[in-house]
Amino acid sequence: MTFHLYNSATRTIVPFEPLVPGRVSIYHCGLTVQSAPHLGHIRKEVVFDVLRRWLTYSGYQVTVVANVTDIDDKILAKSAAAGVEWWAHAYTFERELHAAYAALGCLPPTYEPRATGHITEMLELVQTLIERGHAYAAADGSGDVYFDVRSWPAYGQLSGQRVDDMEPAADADPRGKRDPHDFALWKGHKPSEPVTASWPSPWGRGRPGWHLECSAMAGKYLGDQFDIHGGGLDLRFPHHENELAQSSAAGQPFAKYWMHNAWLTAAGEKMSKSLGNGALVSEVTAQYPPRAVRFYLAAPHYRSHVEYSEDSLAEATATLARIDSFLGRAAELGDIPVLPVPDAFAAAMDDDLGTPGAVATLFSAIRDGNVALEADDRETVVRIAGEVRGMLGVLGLDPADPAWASGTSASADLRPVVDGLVAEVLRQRQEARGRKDWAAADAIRDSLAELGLKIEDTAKGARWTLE
RNA sequence: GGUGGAGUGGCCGAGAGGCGAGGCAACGGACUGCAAAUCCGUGUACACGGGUUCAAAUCCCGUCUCCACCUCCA
Repeated sequence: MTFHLYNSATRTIVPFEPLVPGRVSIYHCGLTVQSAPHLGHIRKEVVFDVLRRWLTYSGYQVTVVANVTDIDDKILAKSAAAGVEWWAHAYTFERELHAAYAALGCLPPTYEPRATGHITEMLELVQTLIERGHAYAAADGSGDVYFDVRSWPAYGQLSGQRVDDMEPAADADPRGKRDPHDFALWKGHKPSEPVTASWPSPWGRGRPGWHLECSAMAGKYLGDQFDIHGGGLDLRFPHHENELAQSSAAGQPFAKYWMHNAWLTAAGEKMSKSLGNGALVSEVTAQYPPRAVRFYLAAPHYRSHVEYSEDSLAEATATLARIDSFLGRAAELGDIPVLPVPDAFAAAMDDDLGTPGAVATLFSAIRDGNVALEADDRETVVRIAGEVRGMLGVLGLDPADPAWASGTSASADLRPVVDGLVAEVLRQRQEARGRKDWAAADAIRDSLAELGLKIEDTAKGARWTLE
């Protein structure tokens, strides 16, 4: 079976056929670095990270482009309010975004272009659209340039809407637009905004509109046509619709497939910056193991809305412990290789990134592995553990991945010391048990538990793990 | 007004006409000095009302509730 995906442009699941055999090009809209990323933002990163890992595992050479929007209305407003330069504000939150990627084990994009670094490409695109009769400079002398939606009959194709059915006068202030639904390609510089936030253009100084950025950068790094364009469902309209209109009106076929992830909800409502109900990635990962957070985000289907709650994260933490407990015990039997994933796992992933089914396969493997562990069937344990590592790797959850390396080299140096100390204490406990002094044995176990060491008695003696 | 999505057992979360995905929690059992971990077992779930069918959570009709997009939003 080959990879199938839900193309949200046609609302059907279709076989994936890359433009160039063996290669996949993906563009997904990065963030506007106006504030710290919350869990909803990072869900998209996790979704597309899993997609990328699966396609890579499937043998494709994958190129991922995710932009950074480092200039926009909110960045200007917030930086002005904070009394810092707009670019200082943008860089601050770009770093936070990168920290969030890293915290959740998301591979960095192949290319991560900043909008402000591609003004030239954007101006060229605007020029092309004007020449083709799909864009015009505003008549009010504002220096704005708008896309003429009435000149492009296909406008609305991506989101299944007709311009005539859209809410009229959504934009109360027409500002020199021919139609209220026309959107800004280029925004003329306003005296209230810093001059540094504007660039020269044939229409006067100004800055790019949000939609234009993605079209220009996708074209530059992936060409006139590429395989998959992704992003959050809320970007489908207007952002992606506008991108599609711009690029196709400029003569570029643009994305072959569109993939949109659903959002994270909190108390039933979409987590968003404007509602202020977003749980920041930095806060959540301080409270729960980052791998558990990633598991929580990666396990549900990407097109399902996922309800956020602290209970869910606690549950994911417990679930992950079950996985790690198996791998930990298996590792005591020898080195665990990374093996190919079971067929059922591959089939689930090939079916529109069916992570729920894939995770179910993972757990049935773990059950089988635990049975083999009880039976002392070393060969089977190592094989299954290897498959489990393979599956976890695709999901970006392999505990051996350096992304999850915790602690410093200093604590790594301390590991043998701790091992030795705990072994000594456990020896004393074993002596107590030998003379059936259960009170003393339990007291030792309790005091170790207080230090965060979990003791389990097995047929081969006590083993310990860090809580 | 237009466009779309959702309502599943204590909870999370799959599935989309026919043997109850999976996880968390709970309960019973095995193992254990006791635990822990693990395994085995235990649930008469599909918003509501009709209908189609041998068979409906799944299809059809109607109703209710919730969410989202059409303005910046992953």
